[in-house]
Amino acid sequence: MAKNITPREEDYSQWYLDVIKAAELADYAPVRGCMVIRPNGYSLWEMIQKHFDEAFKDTGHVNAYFPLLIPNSFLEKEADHVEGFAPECAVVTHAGGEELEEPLVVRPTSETVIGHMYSKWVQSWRDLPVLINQWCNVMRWEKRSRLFLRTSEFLWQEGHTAHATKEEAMEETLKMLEVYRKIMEEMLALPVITGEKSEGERFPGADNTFTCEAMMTDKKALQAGTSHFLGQNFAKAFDITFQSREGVLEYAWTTSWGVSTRLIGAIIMTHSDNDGLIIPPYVAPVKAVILPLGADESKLAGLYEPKAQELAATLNEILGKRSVKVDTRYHMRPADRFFYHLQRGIPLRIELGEKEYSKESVRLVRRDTGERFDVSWDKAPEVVKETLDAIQANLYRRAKDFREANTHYVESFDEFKKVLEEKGGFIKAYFAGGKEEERAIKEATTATVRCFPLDEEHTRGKCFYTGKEGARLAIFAKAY
RNA sequence: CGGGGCGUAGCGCAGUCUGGUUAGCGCACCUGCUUUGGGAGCAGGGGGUCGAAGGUUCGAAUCCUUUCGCCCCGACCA
Repeated sequence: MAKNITPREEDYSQWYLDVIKAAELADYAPVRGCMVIRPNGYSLWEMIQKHFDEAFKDTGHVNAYFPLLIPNSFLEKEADHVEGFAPECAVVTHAGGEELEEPLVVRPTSETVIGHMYSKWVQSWRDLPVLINQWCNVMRWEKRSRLFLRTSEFLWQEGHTAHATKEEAMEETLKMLEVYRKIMEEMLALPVITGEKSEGERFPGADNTFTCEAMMTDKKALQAGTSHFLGQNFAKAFDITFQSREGVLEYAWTTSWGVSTRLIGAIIMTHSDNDGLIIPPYVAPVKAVILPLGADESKLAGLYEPKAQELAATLNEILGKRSVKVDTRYHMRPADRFFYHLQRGIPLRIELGEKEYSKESVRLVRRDTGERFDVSWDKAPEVVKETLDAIQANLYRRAKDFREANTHYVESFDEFKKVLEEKGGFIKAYFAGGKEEERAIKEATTATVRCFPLDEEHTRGKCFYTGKEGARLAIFAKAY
């Protein structure tokens, strides 16, 4: 048992922080609410980025970069947007030793600057669609921060697209939601429920927001990514107009969608255990580490290590450059080296000592299950790959089973409160309420509507709260 | 912004109430020896002026005033 990690059952949020610390993912910065993403955390982010970036490009998007600073007046052009974001904006009032004529806002999101630029770039229906993404940092001065889940500054990706028709924009919104789902599930091993946000949970300025909701191992919900259908709100605010085929001047239809470093928090709270971090193999910067073991230095240097290097080279060809490392820190005792990699979440440990060498084998130890078994040198590359696939599949399956075991259906508010208190987790219920009812439920229970799942889009029933017929199926939960 | 906790060595803390020798302890770190397949043992060693400013006093980590910051819990949010 790890001696530097608070057990999850004892104090979940302390456990979370301990895991981050032990794995050296991040550290507190000198500025309140800000974090330093350390190499272990950043390389994980790079892996996540890589998968999403590929998918964005595969769906026809291109990357660009817009500035960090936004004129204050831009924020004010869209009423809901300013209302939603103004309270959490950091504002630059001085520069170059002088007070600025107009304060500059550090972007909390870039719809406004991008809208401004799109209005210059879009003239004709031939200029559409515009499909741009940017990887950047944003700043939201939240009252309360939590490493990776909510920091004043965070890294993310924001896609911003403009289209000629409403249908096409809606199609884009849902397409990107699906891209998110696919990568979260297949690469990050995060089972998510995709759905539509309720009125009260929408992005400020959007007509409609769609989300990927995941369940953490404390049974709370985490919004892992969102895709917004912005209608013509920003097009009207920023005058993004184009002349149609028919020669009529029309407003464009826009979308925006984002995932952030919060996904690292999701990975931690979905897969890790009391020994520390567990990284799904497909996003693990280091997928396996080979440890030459033994007290005999001449054998280490002369036999085990060369064999380990040779195996690493073969594996790197199959799994991708730098995905397998050889740990040659012989000044550390084996147990210390085991724990080192255990806490950093390396999916697979490969041991090569005297016992293995004499049998021309290596020992594999899975991070997810602790299971260990030997495999011969000639079979090792194949088996390592298979095992990594198996770990990936197991992490996903485990998380999904957990979510399903902790999802309950209710038909009345009394039942809702009872289930929430006694069991927690996700609650499925037909719901026909609006903003007012959402708020009342939240005040009474702290649970919120996470989404109306898309795969239940056509089911209808009697609202558990208002009793109205024809209500949509919703998922409620306490959320991060 | 409300509630709670806390700033003393890299980290975690004791010492503060009841001012008084060179400010301690554990982990980490450095050196050596012995160990080495799930967090080693012994020996030696380096490192802090006690968040900051002001005050009281012969004397302040300790008392007083002011101030800055951080963490946790809540309301707000990716």
